[in-house]
Amino acid sequence: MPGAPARSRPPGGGQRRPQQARSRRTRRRLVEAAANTFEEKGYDETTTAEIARRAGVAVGTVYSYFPDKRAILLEIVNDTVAQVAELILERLDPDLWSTDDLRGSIRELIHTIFTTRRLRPGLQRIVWERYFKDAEVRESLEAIETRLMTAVKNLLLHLDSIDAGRVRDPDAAAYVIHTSVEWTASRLILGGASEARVEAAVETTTDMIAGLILRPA
Amino acid sequence: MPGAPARSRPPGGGQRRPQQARSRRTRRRLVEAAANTFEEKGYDETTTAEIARRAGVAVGTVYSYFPDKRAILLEIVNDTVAQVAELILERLDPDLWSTDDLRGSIRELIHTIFTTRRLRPGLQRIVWERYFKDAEVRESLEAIETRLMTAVKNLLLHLDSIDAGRVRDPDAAAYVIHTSVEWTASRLILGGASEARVEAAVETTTDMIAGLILRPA
Amino acid sequence: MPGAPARSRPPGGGQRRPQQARSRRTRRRLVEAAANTFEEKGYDETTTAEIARRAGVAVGTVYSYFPDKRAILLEIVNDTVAQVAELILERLDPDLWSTDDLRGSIRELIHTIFTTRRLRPGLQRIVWERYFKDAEVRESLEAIETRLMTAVKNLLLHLDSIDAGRVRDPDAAAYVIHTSVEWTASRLILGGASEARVEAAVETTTDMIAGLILRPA
Amino acid sequence: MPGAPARSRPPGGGQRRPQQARSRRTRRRLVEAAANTFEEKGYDETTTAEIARRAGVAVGTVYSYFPDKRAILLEIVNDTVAQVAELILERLDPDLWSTDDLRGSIRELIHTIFTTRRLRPGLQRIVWERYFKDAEVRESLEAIETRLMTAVKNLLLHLDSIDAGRVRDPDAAAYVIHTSVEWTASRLILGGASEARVEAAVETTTDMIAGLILRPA
DNA sequence: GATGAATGAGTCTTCATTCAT
DNA sequence: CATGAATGAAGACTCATTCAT
Repeated sequence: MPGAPARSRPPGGGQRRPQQARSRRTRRRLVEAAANTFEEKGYDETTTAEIARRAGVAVGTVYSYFPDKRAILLEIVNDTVAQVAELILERLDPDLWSTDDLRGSIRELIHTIFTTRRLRPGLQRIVWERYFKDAEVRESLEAIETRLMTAVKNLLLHLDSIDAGRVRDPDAAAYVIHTSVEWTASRLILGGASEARVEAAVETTTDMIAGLILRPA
Repeated sequence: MPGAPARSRPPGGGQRRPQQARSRRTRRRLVEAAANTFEEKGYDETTTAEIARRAGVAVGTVYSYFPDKRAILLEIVNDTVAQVAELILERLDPDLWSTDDLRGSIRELIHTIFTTRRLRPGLQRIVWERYFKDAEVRESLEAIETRLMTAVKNLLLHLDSIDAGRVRDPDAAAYVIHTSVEWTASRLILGGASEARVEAAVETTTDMIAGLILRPA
Repeated sequence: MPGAPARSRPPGGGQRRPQQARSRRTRRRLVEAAANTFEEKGYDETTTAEIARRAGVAVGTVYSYFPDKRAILLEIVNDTVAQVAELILERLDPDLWSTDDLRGSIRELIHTIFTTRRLRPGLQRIVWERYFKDAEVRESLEAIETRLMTAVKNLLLHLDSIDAGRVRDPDAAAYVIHTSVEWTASRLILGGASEARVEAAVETTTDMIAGLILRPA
Repeated sequence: MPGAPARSRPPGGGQRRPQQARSRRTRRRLVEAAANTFEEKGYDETTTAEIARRAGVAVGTVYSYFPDKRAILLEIVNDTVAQVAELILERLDPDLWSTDDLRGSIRELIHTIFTTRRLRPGLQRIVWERYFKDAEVRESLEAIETRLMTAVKNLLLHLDSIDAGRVRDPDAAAYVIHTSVEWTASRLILGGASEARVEAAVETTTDMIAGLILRPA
C-alpha cells in the first residue's frame, strides 16, 4: 500500500503481487474490511474469517494477499499512523510559524495533535496495546515518531535561530515534547474525555511547551 | 506440611477470604507465581496451568482463590501500581519541598518517577497493553492516578499559596503533568533507553514542568 | 507405554504423567483408538478428532497425553514393531536350532516372519510409508532392526562354530538376509498374495538363505 | 514468451495430447519441473503452485495438461521406473551371460541394480512411500516389475537349459530374487550407506543369489 | 479444600482445484 | 489456450474453565 502520498508514480508502478485490476480491488477491500473490524472489535477479537466475510471473499483469499493476520495489521498501522503523522508534520513546518504569536502557533499545533486522535481511535488503541508486544509494530511506530521528533527538533533550532526560542538540549526536548503531547492526547481522547477537559488540557499543555521552548518576553 | 488436617472446621467456615494460615500462604504463592510469570512472559502468554505449577498447586486450586485468570492480574496490577504510586506520593508531600531549591525538588521527583519504572517492567507493560482493553484494569489504574493527580494538585496549590508557583488551572495542570511524566518515563525505561538518554530526559522534563508551575524569579 | 515386556517393574513405577487410574485408562484408550484408526484408514487420513471420538474423549484430551499426532504414531509404531520383532527374536535363539534339520529351522523362521506380517498390516504399511519421511520412525524401526540383525549374526556365528555354517561376512550376511526376508514378506503379505504364492515364496526364500549360510553336505 | 497471441485458432483444436510444438514443450517443462520438485521436497510437500512456477506457467495451465497432481506423479513414476528398469533389463539378456563366469555375471547384475538406485533417489522414495497408498502407483510399479521378473525367470530357464542352473520354482525364484535385491539396494542406497557397506552387500547378495540359482560345480 | 483429568469451542492456516477474463 | 484470483473444506492444536473424586 502506498503509505505516503506517492503523488507521481512511475507508469508501470505496481508494488507487490497485484497485477490485475480485480486483484488490486480485492486487496483494498481486504485492508478496508480488516481496518474496520480491528477498529470496531480490536485485534485479538477479529478473526481472519470475519475479515474475509466483510471483504466478501473466502478465507483463503486473505492468505494469498497476506502471510498472516499480523501482516494485515502491520500494513494498516503503517498507513494509519503515517496519515496521522502527516497532518502533524505539516503543522511543524517552521515557515508556517508566525513570529508574532508563537504561543498561538504552539496552541494550534497541540490542538491539531489532540484532534488527530479522533481518527480511527480503535486502531490507535491497538497500536498502544501492541507497542510492547510486537516488535514490528514498535518499529513501525518508531520510524514515524523519529520523523516527527526530527521535525520538532528542527523547529526548535529554527526558533532558536530567530532568537525566539531557548533550547538547552534539542534532542531531549523533542523527545519529551513529542512523548508528552502524544500520550496526553491519546489518553484523553481515546479515554473519551469531555470537550471541556480536552480544551483545558490543550491550554495547559500549550503553557507547558511554551514554558519550555520559548524565550520569555 | 504443618498443621493438623483441618478435620474439625468452624461451622460457618467462610470460603472466600483467607482465614486459615495455609490458605493465606497458598493465595500468596499463587499471586507471586502469577506475577512472576506475567512479568516474564506477558499476560496472554501465561497459562493458568503454569501459574498453578509454579505455585505448586493444582489448576483447580487457582479457581478456588480467584474467579478467573483476569482476577489474578487485577489484584497484581492493583498491588504493583499502588506500590509504585506510593513511592511517588511520598515525594509529593509539600512539607518535603524546600523553598530554596524548587527546581531541585521537581528534578528529584521526576527522577523518582523515572526510577520506579524499573520495578516490574513486565507488569507495567501489561498495564499499558490492557488499559484500553480491560475496563477493570483501567479503573484500577485510574483510581490510583486520581490519588496521584490530587497530590500533584495539592502541591501546586501549596506552591501557589507560598507565592512560589503560578497555576492557572490546577486540575488540568495536574493531569497534564502526571500524564506527560508518566508516559515519558514509561516509554523510555520500558523501551530500554540508555542511562544518558534517561538523564537528559529527566533534565528536560524538569525544565518543562518547572516552566509550567514555577513563578519565574 | 511399556514397550518391552517390563515384566518386573519397581512397585511405584509409573512412567509418565498417568498417576491416577482414570488417566492410565484414558491413555490406553487413546492409543488403542489411534492404532485402530491408523490401521484402518492410514496415518494422514486419520484426524485427531476421530481418534478422540473413538476413544470417547474430547480433542483436548488427546493433547494432554501426547504433544501431537505424530507422537501417538511413534508410540504405536514402537510397540507394534517391537512386538512383531519379539516373535522373530525368539525364533533366532541358537539353542532352538536342531543340528539335524537346519533347513527345517530356517524354513520355520522364514515362515514365522511371513506370518507376523499379518499382524496389524495397516500399521506396517504406515511404517513403510513414513520410513523415509519421518526420521523418528526410521530411528525407531532401525533400533529394532539392529537387534534383529545382531541376533541373526549371532546365529550365523553359532552355526559356523558348530561347523554347520559358512559365512564370509557375517555383518553383511545378517543385513542382506534380514532385509531380503523382511521385504519379501512385507510385499507379499501386505500386497495380499494368495496362500499358494506365499508358501512358494517361503520355500524359495528358505532355499536362498540356506544356500548362503549352510555348508553344503 | 514466444508466438503471436493465439488469436486465430484452428476450429477443432484438440485439447488433450500435445499436437503443437509449444504445447509439447510446455508439457515437458511441467513434467520436469514436477520431477525436480518432487525429487527435492517429496510429493506431499510439493504444491501445484510451485510446479507451475518452476515450469514458468500459471497454475491453471497445469490442469489443462493433467487432471490433477497425482497424474503428474504417475507419469513421472512410470518414466523413472521404466528407465531404471531398462538398465536392468539389458543386463538380464541371457546372451550376455558368459558360461565361464556365471558368478561374475550375477555380481555385475547386482552391482548394476545397486547403482541404479542412485538415480533420482527422491523419486524412488516417493514410490515406496506411495506404493501401498496409491493403487495406481502400485500398478504402475508392478507392471514394470512383472517385466523384470519375467526376464529373471527367462534367464533362470536359460541357465537351466544349458545345465548351469538349478531352479525348482522359477516363478517364485524370480519373485524372491527380484524383491530381495531391489529392497536391499533401495534401503542401502536411499539410506545413504557407505561405499564399503554397499560393496559388502553386493558381494553377499551375489553369494546368496548364486547359491540359489547356480548348480554347484 | 485440593486435585488434575477432561472439556470443546474457537483459531489460524494450507492447498488442490476451478473458472471468469 | 493461458492466466491467476478465488475458493472453502479440512485439520491440527490451545487453553480457560469445570467438576467428579
